[in-house]
Amino acid sequence: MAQDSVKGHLDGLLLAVLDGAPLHGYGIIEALQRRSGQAIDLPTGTVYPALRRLERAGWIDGDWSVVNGRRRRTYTLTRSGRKALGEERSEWIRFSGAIGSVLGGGTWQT
Amino acid sequence: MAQDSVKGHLDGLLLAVLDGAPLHGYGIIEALQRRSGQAIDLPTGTVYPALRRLERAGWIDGDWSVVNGRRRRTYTLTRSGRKALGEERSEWIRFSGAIGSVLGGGTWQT
DNA sequence: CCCTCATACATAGACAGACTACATATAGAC
DNA sequence: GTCTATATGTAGTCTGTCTATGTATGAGGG
Repeated sequence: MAQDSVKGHLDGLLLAVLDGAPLHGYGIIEALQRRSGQAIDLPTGTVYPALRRLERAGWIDGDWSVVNGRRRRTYTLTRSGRKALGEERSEWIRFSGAIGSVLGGGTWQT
Repeated sequence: MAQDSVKGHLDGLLLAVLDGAPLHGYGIIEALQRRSGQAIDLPTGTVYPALRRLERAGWIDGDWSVVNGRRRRTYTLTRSGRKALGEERSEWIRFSGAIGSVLGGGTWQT
């Protein structure tokens, strides 16, 4: 999946993987693959700009470090980021409930 | 909701409401409101072009009629439309499962 | 009779989101 | 010395949905 796919829920996904443990961009991509059972595989061109956007929004904090000679930018969820994550979660409940009620429910006739 | 919202699942929604009973555009909008408990309220500028697209794709058939002096275009799901609906449904299962597993699951800490 | 609201369809243009393709750089394995 | 994995990033494009607008009829109120 995730060719053309996260469709409006990218921010929530990124905030969710940062909830609990800080991570750097590359690690976030791997964490998303793991957590979704390989279903979600985001390209770097999607993730890195999104992280900068979230940082500008004040939802995550980024800090440079060097590990094994490679520079990393490790992101941590801020307080307002945690709040935003809560909103993303309830937004997802509402959204998936609505779509599900139409796609799954209704005049169901196998 | 559905200000900026159906995000890639519009086709599935339209096919789903046409599954079982043929409907015209205006009726589809109302059916979506009903089925979703008012959560989904699509503007006509979103629905009508989408219906034409689905028709071009061969997923629905449109027929003009006149009811109470007003012309209507009533759409019916075709066989290949029913197949497409099936794919949209399983695509939704996979998609919502993946997003849900990341957003909801994982390191959950209230 | 006129105005407004509900019904009904439709197009043009704007906008946002995520993608593809590309660019850069180090470390370790072969 | 070349390839793969790690790691970050930008530019430009593309698609999909929205906003704004336009047309037209019927019913009901004033």
